[in-house]
Amino acid sequence: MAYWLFKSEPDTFSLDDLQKLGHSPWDGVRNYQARNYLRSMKPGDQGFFYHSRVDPPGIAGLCKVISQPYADPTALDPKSKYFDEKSTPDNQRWSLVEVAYAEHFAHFVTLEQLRTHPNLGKMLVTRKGNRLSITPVEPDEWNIVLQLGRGK
DNA sequence: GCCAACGTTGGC
DNA sequence: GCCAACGTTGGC
Repeated sequence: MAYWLFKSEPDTFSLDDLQKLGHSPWDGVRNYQARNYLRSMKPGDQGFFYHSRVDPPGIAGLCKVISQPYADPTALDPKSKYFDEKSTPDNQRWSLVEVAYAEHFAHFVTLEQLRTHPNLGKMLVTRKGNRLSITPVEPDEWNIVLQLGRGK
């Protein structure tokens, strides 16, 4: 089982939104590196739900992968904002997984906290200029952030 | 809203 | 295959 960080702008799709829906396809990823991470996911993998472009940015809670990766149908839908004219039924460039709500952290873990924590400096999301919407998380990083988020 | 950082595109 | 131009992301 692997750990991931899923980034989303809460104005578009927040952890609250995922909670209301229960689960949702994580569609619209249009970056090859992020797509490759999606394609390596397995049901049961766990994820941080990160809120970007808000003040402060940070991790709001947890979600869980509940499907195998499959082709992102929005790439073939001309009406979707994620439509990709270079995708065809025979050549599906983009993938997604279904993600389920897991929990809200008692304490929102800010990007600042991640950056200043002595053992989290290597987290990819803290790197300057990082624009990947999905990044892998190391098990020790996962455990530290979990403690910060759940508080004690 | 600004703009640095980064990924993609396309002419050559 | 290079790289300038362009579009997007996301912290601030």
